[in-house]
Amino acid sequence: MLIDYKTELNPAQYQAVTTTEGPVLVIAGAGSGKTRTIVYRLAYLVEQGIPPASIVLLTFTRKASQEMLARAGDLLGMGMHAVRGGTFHSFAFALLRKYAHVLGYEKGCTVLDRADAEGLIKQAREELGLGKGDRSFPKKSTIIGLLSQARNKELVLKDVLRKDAGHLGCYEDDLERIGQRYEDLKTTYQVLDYDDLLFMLEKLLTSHADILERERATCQYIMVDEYQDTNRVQARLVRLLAGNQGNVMAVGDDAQSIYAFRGANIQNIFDFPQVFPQATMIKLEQNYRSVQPILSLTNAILAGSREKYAKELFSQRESSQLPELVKPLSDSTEARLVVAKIRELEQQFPLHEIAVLFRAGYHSYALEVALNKEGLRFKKYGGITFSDAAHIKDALAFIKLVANPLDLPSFRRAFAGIKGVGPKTCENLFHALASGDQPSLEKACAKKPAIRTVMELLDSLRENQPDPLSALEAVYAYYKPLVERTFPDDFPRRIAGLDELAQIASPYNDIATFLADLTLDNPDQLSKDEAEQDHLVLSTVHSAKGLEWSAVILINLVEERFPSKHALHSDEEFEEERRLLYVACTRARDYLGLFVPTALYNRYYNSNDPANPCPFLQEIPSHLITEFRERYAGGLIQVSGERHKPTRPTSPAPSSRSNTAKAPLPTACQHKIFGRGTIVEHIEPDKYKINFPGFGLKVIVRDYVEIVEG
DNA sequence: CGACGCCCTATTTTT
DNA sequence: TAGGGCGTCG
Repeated sequence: MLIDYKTELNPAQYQAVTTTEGPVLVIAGAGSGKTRTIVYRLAYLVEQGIPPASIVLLTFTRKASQEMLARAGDLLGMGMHAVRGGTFHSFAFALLRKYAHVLGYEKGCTVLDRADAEGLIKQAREELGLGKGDRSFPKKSTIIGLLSQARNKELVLKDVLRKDAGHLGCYEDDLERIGQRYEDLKTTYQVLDYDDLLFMLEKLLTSHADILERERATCQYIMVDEYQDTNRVQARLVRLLAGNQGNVMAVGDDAQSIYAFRGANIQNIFDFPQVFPQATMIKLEQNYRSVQPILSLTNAILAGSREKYAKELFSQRESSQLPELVKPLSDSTEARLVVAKIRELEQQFPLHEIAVLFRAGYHSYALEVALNKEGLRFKKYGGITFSDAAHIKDALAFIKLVANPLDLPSFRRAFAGIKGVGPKTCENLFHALASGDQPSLEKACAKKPAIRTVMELLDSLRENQPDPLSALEAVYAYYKPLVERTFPDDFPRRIAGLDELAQIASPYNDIATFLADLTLDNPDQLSKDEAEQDHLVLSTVHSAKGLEWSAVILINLVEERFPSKHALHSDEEFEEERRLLYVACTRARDYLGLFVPTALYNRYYNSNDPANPCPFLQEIPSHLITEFRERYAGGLIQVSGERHKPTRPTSPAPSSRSNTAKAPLPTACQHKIFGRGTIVEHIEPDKYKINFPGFGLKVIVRDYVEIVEG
């Protein structure tokens, strides 16, 4: 035996690794060595003689599975390429391509990314003549979001609107029709959106018993990471592939479920023991990442939630430094203070070990400006990404047309680069080509000779079926000069981006795989091994999932930003914001800084309006955090923490157990005026200190509130 | 038909 | 702040 599992893993991890037969549910707290467990389990399976080709590893991003496979390969001293790994979506698309002949996609089909799907929504709306001149008609990105949500949650559009977008209720019929048309367009152009991949696979497997049998035989050991963020189809697919007795391990943490907005169903992880009745349940509770003061704080955040699989996270990493709560005067001064804090942290940690996290992409704009002014290098994740950039999409459009000549969205991109050719011309051209209307084609080519050039380029690509790299080179010969013309101010950057794309393409042998990987797993996902480059990381909390840094700063922790204002009206969404904050804070190993601006700048009135601090922070006992406020004269003043109370022990109990899981407080309650709130403290004999979202902390007499049991 | 410019608005998170 | 609606000119 190569690896001494017993000494390298703790007992719970060891059990998870060695329980290979039958269903297993692993509840893995934040930082509890979940990745390590999966890596060792992969190695263990292979050591037991399981052929790698019969193992499936489904993860949230492809990077995650690649890293795990690489690490398992290192342990064993052999490659693990034969293991099927990736996202549900890429796994599904691979199977759909394998059985394309059964599905009637012999001519090829391609996957729509978000922008392409929006294009088809726009087309559907225009064709139906809906919302003309109506400025408050939902925009295409909103529409595609709603339609996708309905499919992912498996609800009818009406219910999605009522729950999440009540103000759009009057457009229900229009949206319904647009959705219908959108489905038709996808069929016509032989394209699939993200949601189709999952549902089509389910349909394929349920309607072809022979295919199901064959695939089950090759999926003998299934591991699913981030199970709390799977949606309903994904759970059904797991069950389908595993069979009732199957060897399936689901790994997840209900406290970290943050994708409900796209259909993730937290119920999946609760139902696992019922769906697989013989399931073994294992909890990983020792945290190896964070120092105890950070963990005490995150435990306090979670104390107010109703976690089903209660965990008691504890750490052996002691520290005398408490997390910091910094209150800048406003969000405009916040950026400056954050920069100063980063300068300070830089003395202690390398720049790439520092991250700034926020709720929404645009929350970092002010900070980005300040960082640029300061000359601090940073990389942002979760905003506009490499593969969203126009020039990258343009270049890929040509390649996509090789895989699927009917892909109209790509067709549009490819031809719209020609000067004087817009949406209408593209449309006509496409229809002329599709219906073999030679005279119209000739006329168009005579008018714009460049049309012929592009058609010939595409034809030669389809004739020769080159590998992705050669195909891109042929495209670049035409497209690069065009980039210089259309982006005069920043074409060198874009050309460099195209070269990077060629780099990505070079290892691939066939176009279909290259395209699938690119649209289903974006290449600029954050990964741990990017640490080499010395830059600060800015990221949305969602994009930071699964990652960790020595120092983490959270900004804009005020109500309506974090939690998002969309989440304030519903209990479920509000609780998801809590988990999101929990995920954010648990990314930190040694330093955690929470920035709460006291006021928000209002451009419209050119004034600063007072803001409510993030309600979850109000619930945190003050001895767990050191608080600073910004002085008018600049700089910070410490207003709480050990300096003022030197007698208080600096870290919670010396015992390694967390000390937050004892009291039944806080509990949710309901107040006639303030609505739903969380009880923070019982003030003897008959009062409660209660935190009401939107109103802040209040002391209320017991008789005036109604206790709501979780 | 397409390019360009002006103005208004509504602003989450992503495979 | 950017995307989209709308008007104007080529």
